[in-house]
Amino acid sequence: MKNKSYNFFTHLANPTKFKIIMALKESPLSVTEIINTLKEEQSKISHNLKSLTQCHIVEVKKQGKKRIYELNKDTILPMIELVKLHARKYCLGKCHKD
Amino acid sequence: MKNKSYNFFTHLANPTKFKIIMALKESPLSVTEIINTLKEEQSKISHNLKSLTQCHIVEVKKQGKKRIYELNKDTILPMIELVKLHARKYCLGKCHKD
DNA sequence: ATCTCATATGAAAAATAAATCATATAACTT
DNA sequence: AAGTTATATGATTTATTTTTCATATGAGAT
Repeated sequence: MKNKSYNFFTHLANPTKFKIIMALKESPLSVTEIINTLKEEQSKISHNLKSLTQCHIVEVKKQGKKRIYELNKDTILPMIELVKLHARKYCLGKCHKD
Repeated sequence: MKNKSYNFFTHLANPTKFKIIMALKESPLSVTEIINTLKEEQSKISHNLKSLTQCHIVEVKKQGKKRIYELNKDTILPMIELVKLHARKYCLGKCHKD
């Protein structure tokens, strides 16, 4: 294997990270807003945001004591659309894991 | 979350499955050929092929006692291209997990 | 029918990833 | 500078995935 492209997918393969991505698809959000939207624990969200940021799936900007997270729509949005297409065409709306 | 799209990505997020996909990118292969190409254990490959098949990332056809696995290029190929693009643009060729 | 080759399967073990909990840091407020 | 809000971090626990190993099945050859 040339590169570790599969690492990239570990983010999208995770329910929590995926939910975060879906939330940020609508608009940029602060950590607190993400927590409230998803009703998940603070440190859980922070940990997940960290790895998403490191892989440039999301980007952060500081705003006072808040941190606003924004989706990298350029590549992530088409990616999500592609799975939807795959699911529609080949999995009749859902794709089973096992 | 409406659908379980993230399940789809679990396949691409796995090094063994990813290697299989990369091998099948070139041409359809029998299980034995995949084993020889990747130098991996038989049952390991079989298990991995099973879930890839169930998610329609690959398709099988029987040929005597062999089973030929083929990549579903329609959706998987563009998917791989998108990660490459992402890596080039945002990760300088590689995308770290942590 | 038996043998061999090709592949699949199930259960247990091993590896990996994710969540949790306690605590730390950073910036603003008073 | 002490308090408070917002977020991050590290270590441990917990959960999930993957591999392994032994065995089963299926198809063609003898």
